[in-house]
Amino acid sequence: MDKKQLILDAALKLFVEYGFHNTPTSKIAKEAGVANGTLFYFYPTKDELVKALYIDIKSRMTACMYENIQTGSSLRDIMKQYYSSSLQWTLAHATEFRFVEQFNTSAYLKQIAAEEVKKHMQPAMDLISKGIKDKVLKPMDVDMLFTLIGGHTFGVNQYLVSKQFSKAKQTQVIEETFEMLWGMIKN
Amino acid sequence: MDKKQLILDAALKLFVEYGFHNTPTSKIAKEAGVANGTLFYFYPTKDELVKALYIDIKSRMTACMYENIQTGSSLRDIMKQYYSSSLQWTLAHATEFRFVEQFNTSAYLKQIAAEEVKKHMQPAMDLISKGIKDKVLKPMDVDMLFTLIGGHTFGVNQYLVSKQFSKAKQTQVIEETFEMLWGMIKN
DNA sequence: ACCTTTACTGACTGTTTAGTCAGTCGAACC
DNA sequence: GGTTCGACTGACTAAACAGTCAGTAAAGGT
Repeated sequence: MDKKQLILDAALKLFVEYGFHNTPTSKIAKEAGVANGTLFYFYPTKDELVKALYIDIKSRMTACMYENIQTGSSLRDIMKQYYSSSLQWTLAHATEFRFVEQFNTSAYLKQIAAEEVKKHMQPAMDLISKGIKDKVLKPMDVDMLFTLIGGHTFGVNQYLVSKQFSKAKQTQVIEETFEMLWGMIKN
Repeated sequence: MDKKQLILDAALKLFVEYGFHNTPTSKIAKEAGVANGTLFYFYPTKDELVKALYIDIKSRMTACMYENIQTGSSLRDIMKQYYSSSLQWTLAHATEFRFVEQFNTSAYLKQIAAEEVKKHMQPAMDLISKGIKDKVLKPMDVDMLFTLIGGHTFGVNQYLVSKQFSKAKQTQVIEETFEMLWGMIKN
């Protein structure tokens, strides 16, 4: 067993359940089944652990999403694939999602280079830029379209997480809401 | 000076800057210009303080929003007023908004009765229900429409906060995005 | 004049917690 | 068979922190 990963897993579980504070490093170590010192052997401070967990989750999410994208389709279809797979990912990784959510609103975010955050959004930004330039999407500020799409996705995600739908119903909701979104942003 | 309020003000400022943890009660008291014990005289625990702050902000927000709503208009106009005044409020109270955001994703929320949270959403929910029943809005699950609208508003808000627009430009963005939202949800 | 209550103080304490460190253990290289 | 090295341990400590408490001071009642 990779103890480094076991610590991340335990931290994720406990952070989501109790929050960053209220989760002593000692409990994380115990949950992971390693000694207290081992945690600090791999992650010099608690903050470093939190940041490492964030980066780990983000990159696993990105990797997983890109697997499912087949380029060469129309912009509409590529966007739909992005939309769908990001929602599918959060549904399959609810705990991870809740951690990222908590992380984003905390003061930790400032400590991560803005670069690290941007890296994950860049492809989506490029896609939107292209859509506007090709007049497939409404002519507006790229950032604004991006946040509009982001907000929509965020809302639908919260909805799906709060309800306990079957796989089929989930897919249906995703289809339906994408049509609504597309109707709003297409030129 | 009302020391009870001074403590809330100080707590708000420090919580947003450093987060709940990393903000010792001693610093809050110092910032508020009161003795350490005074804080615990008014708020028996730190958790109680956090909850009191949340309720204080929420009710001030609700009060402020309802002032600006004139009933009797069409459903579309009422929704636009809600939309506009909630965005205006968060723009004018960025710190408060960031606190609420942080609070919502933390474990504290669970401690507040779900009732307290619902109380503030109820009027908006009712409005949407009515809109669906009257066939002014698309026939879909109320909760889903609600989260769609919420997500949209959340996104636009983030956009407005991140940019430093003039009052006029802000109003223009609000108008524009409402039209997009309305186009998406109207029947 | 005396009592009661309420707002407020700040020094103090018990506990919790992040982080340390001296040392164990097995593997791998010489 | 000895030496080095990286992974790992867990008892320990210094600091920080939430919450206490004995007491003050002023207002208001009787």
